[in-house]
Amino acid sequence: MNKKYDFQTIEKKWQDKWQKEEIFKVTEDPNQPKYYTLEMYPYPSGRIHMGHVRNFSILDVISRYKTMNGYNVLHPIGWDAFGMPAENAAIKEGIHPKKWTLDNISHMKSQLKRLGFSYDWSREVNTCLPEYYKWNQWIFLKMFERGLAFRKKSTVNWCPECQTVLANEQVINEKCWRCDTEVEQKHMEQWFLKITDYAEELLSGHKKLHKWPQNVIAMQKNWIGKSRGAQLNFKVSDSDISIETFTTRIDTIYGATFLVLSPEHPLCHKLIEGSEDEEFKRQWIQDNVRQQHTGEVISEEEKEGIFTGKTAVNPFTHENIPIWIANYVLMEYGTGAIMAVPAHDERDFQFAQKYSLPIREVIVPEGNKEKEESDGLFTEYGKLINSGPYTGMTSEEAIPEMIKFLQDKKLGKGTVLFRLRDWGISRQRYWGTPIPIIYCKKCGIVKVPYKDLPIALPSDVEFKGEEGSPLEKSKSFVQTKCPLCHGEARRETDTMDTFFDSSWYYFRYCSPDEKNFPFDPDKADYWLPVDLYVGGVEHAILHLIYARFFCKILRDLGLTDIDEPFPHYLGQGMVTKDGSAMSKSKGNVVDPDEMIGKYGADTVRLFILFAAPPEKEFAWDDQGIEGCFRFLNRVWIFFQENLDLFGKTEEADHSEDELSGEIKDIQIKMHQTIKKVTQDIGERYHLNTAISSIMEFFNQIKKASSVLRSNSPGRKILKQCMTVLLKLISPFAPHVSEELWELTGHTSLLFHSLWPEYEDSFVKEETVTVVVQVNGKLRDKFEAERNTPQEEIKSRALSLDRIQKYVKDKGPKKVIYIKNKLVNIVV
RNA sequence: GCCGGGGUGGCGGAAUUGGUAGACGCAAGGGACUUAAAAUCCCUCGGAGGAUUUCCUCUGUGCGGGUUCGAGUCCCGCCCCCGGCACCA
Repeated sequence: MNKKYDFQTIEKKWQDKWQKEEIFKVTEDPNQPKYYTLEMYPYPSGRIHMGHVRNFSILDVISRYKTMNGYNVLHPIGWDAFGMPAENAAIKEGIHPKKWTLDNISHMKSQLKRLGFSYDWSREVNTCLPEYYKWNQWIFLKMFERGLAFRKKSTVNWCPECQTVLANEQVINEKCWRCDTEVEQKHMEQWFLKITDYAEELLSGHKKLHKWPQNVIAMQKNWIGKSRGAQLNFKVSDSDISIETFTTRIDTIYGATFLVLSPEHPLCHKLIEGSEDEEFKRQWIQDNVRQQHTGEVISEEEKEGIFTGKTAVNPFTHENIPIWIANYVLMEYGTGAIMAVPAHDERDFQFAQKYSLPIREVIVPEGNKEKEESDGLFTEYGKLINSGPYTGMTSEEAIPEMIKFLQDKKLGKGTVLFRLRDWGISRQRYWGTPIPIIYCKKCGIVKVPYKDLPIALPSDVEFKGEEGSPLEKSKSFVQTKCPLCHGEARRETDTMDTFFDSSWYYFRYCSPDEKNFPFDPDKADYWLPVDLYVGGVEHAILHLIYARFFCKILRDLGLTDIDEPFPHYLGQGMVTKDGSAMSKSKGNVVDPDEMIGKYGADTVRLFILFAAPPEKEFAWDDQGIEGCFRFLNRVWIFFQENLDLFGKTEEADHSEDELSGEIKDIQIKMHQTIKKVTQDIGERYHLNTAISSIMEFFNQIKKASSVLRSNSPGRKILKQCMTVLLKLISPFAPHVSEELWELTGHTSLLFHSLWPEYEDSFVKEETVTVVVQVNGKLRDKFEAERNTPQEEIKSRALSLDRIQKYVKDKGPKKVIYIKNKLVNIVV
């Protein structure tokens, strides 16, 4: 009776052994090539979910594969441990956020261990511990010194549910990214990071990221939103005020027939002063300021405005043009004021029609391109007309000329505008890194001295969910002495956005115990950049831009040489079930623990990698996992049935010509499979096809086994195939393969064995199937020896009965031969 | 509206450089073993039609054109789906 596949015992046994022998622990070794695999570290919510399992399984396969290929592989794990849920738990259940977080981590850790991931646990990073967040504070101070962290009063996004400020990036459809509550606008003084200083580099850096998915690059570009254009000033007639505008279409300046200001523009009130209906206008402005903050797009009918009563001078035409205030102009973008060119901008056109403002055409389509017939609106580049000295130029020609004119006359300049805003990091929460700043009545904003770091979170805080920062209520925290004048002073009570923590954690993994710096630059120099970063695309903008930004800052601080932390990022697809993302409310959550209990970690890992390529959505299928379980069972049973082969030694070699067909076939298949799996894992990251080719290989081994067992060379090759099979499966199903490795008489670990190599001479079959087509349609095929001369193949193809049928009357017009593959006969 | 990605059996998905479309797996159907069930093993499996013993023909990768000896793959024009951004001047 064969031994049953007892995955429970097997998996426990190997996990214990791996842990005891610390086989995943790595140290810097300049003589060995390094490989750094990184997963987006999880938030300790309490339990891991299938998304984690997928993310971590992908990288575990790559890590194990790279190790077997001789790389020194850094595969760390840690915890994104600060954040709202811990604080909510504290408010609701009275558990301290720290306890809640640490308990969750310890549970999740045990779950990860059950999955057999090859983590170097000695490098575990936990952002909610002072040993970590001390360095957040350190980095913050360095940024403060360089003017990269600064205070600014501004209108901020406020989530009434979370009782905190949100970054622009954390507002999705005017709602809080976490709790979906409608976001409000508040005027507050906040800490910002000057990410806009790096806008240009964040954009140009994309050129180095050719191994990133295109959609992520596109999203980031979109988010950074660079526009090239011109800034020009319009002098208000009979006054010394001038209005600054931004345009990307300076070539349309001769068609600028009015100016429009945003209702929030600071000059609005000055411009309407003393005009007719001033009180009405004032009210209108106020109403529309409010309306703009609802964030809704204003439709054509809703486009509204008022005439200020003032005019300004178009610097090119010297005409006086009216100045309007309208609700379709945003204060947040550009200068909050625009030159309106109704003939060549859809919104200006709509507005001009509504208020009967002049529309002057200054651009016509170039060449024979027809103008859009609809309504006389043409928004593309073309040829200039009615444009004084510029008439006749193309838009492309006119733009630089006009900018030159502006600069010469000091009326404006060529400029670049970004959509990207500075990153507001202040959060009125407890469970985050305290911002290391002290406010002194005498000295103003003072940084905490480095020697006083970390500024630790106080423990005497009650969690009631009231408005305001919880830290404000901790006297022991707030009250302090000014480091400069030693007078009474007050600490900053806001904490940092947790995205601060996650912007550099991958540096900390390189030297998690470093005491003098955020990380040891030499160790970081060895490990970084990250060779493969895997995580959900939902972080395409937030985390991945912030992390790139931080890397550049750390570089400018002299701590690293690299410009880009993640040259290769793979955005892993969502895990869904029954057509939607797993969620408690949908009731379609599959619990990893339950699956591990039922099928074992090896099966779970194999399945989650098998049914779809990593970047695509993965639809969980309860029956699909059965298929993978059956496969591992078949492998297990097959090894049990053939273990006898590994006990005895086979007699001396037999000569090549004794190899029977099956032996030759299986040998070819073996080399082909090694090649395919190697490429799929190492080059294409298509783990699903790697698994299917392993399955194919095994199916063929199984089919041929009884024949192979009947003779000595057959037994030899069968043994070899089984050994190779174990190595190929091992990154996916490490426990069962390690067990079978031991059962087949190996004393060292499979994990430490070398990845199998293939020989090209064996990858190619000696006989090939030549496909015969007539007019491109498959009609017949035949076997031929590889590299048979072209003429012979062609005549064989033509002589086939089935081909004759098509060729006979007409005779072939042309015969095309693709070597070792195909003959196409054209009749 | 703009940007990016995609559309292949009942399902998840293969097809890597333009060269046998549907690998691998799931589901389904049939059979073997069994008192029975489970498990396991074998066979069939895009559609239509015809021979029916192994077979033959047509058709088929969102739609319509094109390039080519040959197109899921390349080009042009559409349709639809997903994701992102959106009064961005």
